[in-house]
Amino acid sequence: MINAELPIPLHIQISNQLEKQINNGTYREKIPSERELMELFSVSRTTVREAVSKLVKEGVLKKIHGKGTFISDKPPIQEWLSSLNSFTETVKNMGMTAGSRLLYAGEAKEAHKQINLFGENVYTIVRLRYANNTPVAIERHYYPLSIGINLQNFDLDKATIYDLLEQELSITLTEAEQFISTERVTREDAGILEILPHAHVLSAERVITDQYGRSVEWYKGLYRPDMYVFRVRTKRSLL
Amino acid sequence: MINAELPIPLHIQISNQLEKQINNGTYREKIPSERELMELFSVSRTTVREAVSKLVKEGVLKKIHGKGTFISDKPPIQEWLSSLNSFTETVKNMGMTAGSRLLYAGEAKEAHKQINLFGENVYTIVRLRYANNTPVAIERHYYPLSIGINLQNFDLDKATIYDLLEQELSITLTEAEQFISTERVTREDAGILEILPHAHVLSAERVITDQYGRSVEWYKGLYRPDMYVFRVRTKRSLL
DNA sequence: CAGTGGTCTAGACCACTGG
DNA sequence: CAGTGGTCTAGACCACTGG
Repeated sequence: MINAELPIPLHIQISNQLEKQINNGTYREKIPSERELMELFSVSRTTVREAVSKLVKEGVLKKIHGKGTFISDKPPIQEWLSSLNSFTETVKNMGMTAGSRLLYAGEAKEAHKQINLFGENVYTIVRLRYANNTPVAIERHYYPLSIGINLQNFDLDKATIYDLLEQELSITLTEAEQFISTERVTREDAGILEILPHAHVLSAERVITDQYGRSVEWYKGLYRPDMYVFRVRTKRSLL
Repeated sequence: MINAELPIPLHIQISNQLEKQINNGTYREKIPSERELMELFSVSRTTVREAVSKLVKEGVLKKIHGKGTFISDKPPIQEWLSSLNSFTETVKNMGMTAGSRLLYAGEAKEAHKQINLFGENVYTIVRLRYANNTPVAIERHYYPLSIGINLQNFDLDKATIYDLLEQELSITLTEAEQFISTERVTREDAGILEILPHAHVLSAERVITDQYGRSVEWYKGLYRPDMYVFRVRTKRSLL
């Protein structure tokens, strides 16, 4: 329950608790009203509203004036396309636990497209990504062999590769061009993602360049559409 | 200045005013503290904080505990609805001819989700979009009836609706939030798009709001993945 | 009409930053 | 230390939804 003695703010404790209750089915379509939550947690309405708006911001809940606060049926993980976020960051931002399983790491002999792009041999890393122990995405990263060799020394099962590139290898990632589409998965990938054979997934393909305009990474991710959507916010400046 | 008599909430008025002052250089690196803003606008701290957090959420401002609230270095410059919105422009940029066929325009009786969002009856426009005479997308626009009635007078078969809204109806579109995913089409939509029944398409769903935070449009587009992909260019801000 | 979220006030104490 | 944002209380009135 909620504990005012803990150093964790009440509204964070409440929003975590609500999220758990939504995930385990305590609340289905709708959560209790703000006044009811005040009673339940013995806090003020401000605190309740702060907890709820965190979940609204994350896309978990949706308020309707005069009716109540409802659980949204959107896929639980939403990636913001306005910034270069890693899978790990994205999943953590949604309040879930990010996991990873290394499927392959080594030279990629048949990656002609990537060999062409980099102008040298290619090192590839393939990982299955989890959110709260559910498989969500297969990510295939391709690097020039000269970079890939240096990545080998790290624990690729857990690492955030972009952190390794930037902090350990001193490569500054500056730009990415990304293409988003949908495709049918191979039978093999379907098995790994625990979805039906020939199901469709969201795909994101991108090339990342460093500050000198050199191609550093070629990436392709396949995402389960029931678990992951891309989210873009555009804004026109006033004036 | 701020006017409590207006039907626009104070925190919205304040956040608009702050944004203008940031854009015209009244504030450079830093905005006044929350206590100072209380004085300036004669409102409570809650109201100030609500106004400020809207701008933080949008990436305009950044708070640092114990130091103050700072203007973000590079306001994310995002091309307004360029690749996202104007289908016509996107297709023309690819060197193809954009076309359009009006499938339906009129009141939408069953659009419960949209009626809920707008709080009034709903007008809908459905168009099939072509590139070089190949059907590429079905776009469904939903508007509050009060706006939709005014759209009726124009040639919806050809018009760029966003131009009509802004130039003819004087509505200022300021924000859009878009979700990109994939789904299976209905048999009917498959026929219209000239693809196999139950094929998968790319989908984009968005809500556009005006300067007062009112929802102006609810949109859903279904795109043939063999003809259309989403392309996003991201730059990492160099902290 | 009772119930909902939306807005707002006027306080209070805490945790953090810098001189 | 004075000043900052972070958290929280206990109220109030409004606007909207549905029966």
